[in-house]
Amino acid sequence: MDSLPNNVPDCTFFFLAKAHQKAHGLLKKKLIPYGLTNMQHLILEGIWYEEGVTATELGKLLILDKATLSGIIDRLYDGNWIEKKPDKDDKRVFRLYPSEKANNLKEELIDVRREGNEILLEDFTMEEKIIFKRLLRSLFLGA
Amino acid sequence: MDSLPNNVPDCTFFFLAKAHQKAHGLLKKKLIPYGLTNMQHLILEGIWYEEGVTATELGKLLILDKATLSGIIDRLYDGNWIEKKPDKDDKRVFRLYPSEKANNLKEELIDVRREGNEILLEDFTMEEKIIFKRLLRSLFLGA
DNA sequence: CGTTATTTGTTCGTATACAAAGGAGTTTAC
DNA sequence: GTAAACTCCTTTGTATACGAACAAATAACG
Repeated sequence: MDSLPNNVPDCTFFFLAKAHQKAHGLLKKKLIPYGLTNMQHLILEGIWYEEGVTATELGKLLILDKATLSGIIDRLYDGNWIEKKPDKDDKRVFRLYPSEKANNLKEELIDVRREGNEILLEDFTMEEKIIFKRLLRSLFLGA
Repeated sequence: MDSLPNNVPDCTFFFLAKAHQKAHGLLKKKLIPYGLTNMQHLILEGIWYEEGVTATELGKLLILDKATLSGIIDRLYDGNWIEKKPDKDDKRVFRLYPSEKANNLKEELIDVRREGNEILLEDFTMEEKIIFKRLLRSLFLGA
C-alpha cells in the first residue's frame, strides 16, 4: 500500500481535514514554548482585537461553540493570560481582558501567527496564496 | 461587534480551521442517520479501499495517529461495522474487514460522501473546484 | 407586574487528536 | 541464540468540538 497521494480519492472533506491537520500541527509547535494551544492563542487574539468582549461575542466572532469556549476561557484564565470582569448591567455576563503577562508577549505572539502563515504557504505563488485564501473564505463564510 | 468576515484578520490558519469546521459539520449531519461519525466513515472507506489492512497501514494511508485510530476502530467494531482477524504471521497485528452490515450500505455510504463533496463546493465554478483541491493537496502533501 | 420566552454561561457525554509511556511480539546484530 | 532495537497496538492525560440539558438572569408581553 502506497503512502497516500495517488490512492486517496478526490475528496474535499479529506483534503480539508488534512490541510487543517498540517496547519494546526505547524502552529502548535510554534506555540509550545509559550504554553499556549492554538485555540487559546486564537481566543487571546480575539480579546486583543476587542478588549472587554463577552464569551458570546467571541463565539460569534470566531465561530466557536459556547461549550467549547467555556473550557478554553477557563484554561486561559488558569494560565493567567486573561482577566474576567463582571458586566455592570448583566449579571450573567463577564467581560474578558488580556492580562499583563499576555500584553507583554502581545507583539511576539501575533508574530508567531504571522510567521506561521508565511511558512504554511511558502510554496505557493503570490497568486495562489490570494486565490487559496479567497476560496477558503467563500467556503466557510457560507454560500 | 460585527459577525466576522471583515474583522477577522487575514489568517490562513483560521480560514482553514473554519472551512474544515464547516465541511465537517456538513458531512456529520449526513452521517447521523447511519450512526457513523466522519472519522468512522473515513476509516470504513479506507477498509473498503483495501480489505485486510492493518491499523498501522490505515494510519499511514489516511495520515492518522495510531492512538486516534485505536479508539475509532474500537467503536467501528462495537457498532458491528468491521471485523478484526488476527494476522497469521504477526501476532501483534490484526487485519480489518468490512462487516456484512457495512457492505450492505457500501454504495449508499460512498454516495453520501460524494454528494456531500458536491454540496460543499456547489458555489465554486468548475475551475475553482479544481484549483482549490489542487492547492489543498499540495498544502498537506508537504512542500 | 407577573408569566413566558430568550439569553448567557456551565456541565455532561461522546468523539476526535496527539504526545508519551507501556506491554507484547518481532527483527537485528554480534 | 539472545540481548538490544524496533514495531504494533493500547492506554493515559490533556485539549478541542459540539449537542443537550441546566441554572440564573433578563427581556417580552399580555
